[in-house]
Amino acid sequence: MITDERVFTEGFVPGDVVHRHDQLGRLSGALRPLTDGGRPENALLFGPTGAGKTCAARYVLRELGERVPDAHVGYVDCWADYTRFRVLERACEAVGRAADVHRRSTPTDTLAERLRGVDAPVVLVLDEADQLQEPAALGDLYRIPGVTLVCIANREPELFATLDDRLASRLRTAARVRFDRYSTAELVAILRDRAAEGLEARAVTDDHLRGLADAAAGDARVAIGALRAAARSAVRHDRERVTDADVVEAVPAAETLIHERTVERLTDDQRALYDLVREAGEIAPGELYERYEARVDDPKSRRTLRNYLAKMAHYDLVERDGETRGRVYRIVEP
DNA sequence: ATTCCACCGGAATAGCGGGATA
DNA sequence: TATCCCGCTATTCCGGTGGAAT
Repeated sequence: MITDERVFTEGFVPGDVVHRHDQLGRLSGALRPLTDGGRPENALLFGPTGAGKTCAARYVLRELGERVPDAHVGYVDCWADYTRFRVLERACEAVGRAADVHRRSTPTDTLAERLRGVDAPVVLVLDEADQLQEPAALGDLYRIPGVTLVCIANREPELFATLDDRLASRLRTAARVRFDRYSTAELVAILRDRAAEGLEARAVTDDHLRGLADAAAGDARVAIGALRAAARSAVRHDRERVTDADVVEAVPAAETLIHERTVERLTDDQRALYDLVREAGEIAPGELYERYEARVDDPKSRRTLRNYLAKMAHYDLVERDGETRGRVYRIVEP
């Protein structure tokens, strides 16, 4: 049934990106001067999750790598690597100058110096750029000659809000590329390609793909995850074809899987906090802090709990309603 | 209307862990 | 081996905010 798992993973970049021709053209147009030694434009990619931003960026990066072999290309997920040090470390990896970098002994400033010494052009994709805890990292990279940035974020104002005025005004001249949610028909086309590459022939019908695409509400990540979930469900039941029942279950199954993976990544203290919110369903901050302090030995400070809760809210594990005194924390059901 | 105060979140600071250096 | 150094996490401090109490 499933012939190639990789086709359904997050980082997979298909050989042919469908329904994103405008965006691909704009992005590769901004970078085109690299092919003849010219000066490329920085680029900003905006759009909701699952709209193909990361996929488009990776596709163009790969293409560029083939067309301009001496250029260095790199990809940074700023959600995972959110400090100046980590971002610059990734950039050094992209240019092959990170072999001896060590967390505890290489000062951040020397990483920037290393990049400065690179002659060949460097293109860096900074995914989830608005999630950087130290947005100064963007400025560090921007100031290095020969480095071109492709910043990805959900919404433009949120990205610019994190930047200092000088950098913000400079980046306003960058090429902007907007991504909208996919239509159901577009998602079906995407799923058809993935099914052709990753599943046995006739494992899934067009009607099934349409059902998955419809339930995914324009989000390609959900749609592709659901296709995999449907295929796995069929495998589990020892069938060679996906059935209607597999499809109905698939979207919630994919969402539950993402949710569980996220919960697993929490530390013990974060998990205790999360469990308390889930047990209560909805809870006021003061009450939550007290219960937490009663439950664990050696509790973290309240300020730290607020950081945890902010993190969990971002992961969509909890929801926050209201400001200051009126605030409540609520569990998010997958 | 005014005061109160629970709570938020930014900024500065401290402590930890562990590679580098001598 | 002892000391230095540096990124990272947690803590401390605190000004700001808006709902509740007076």
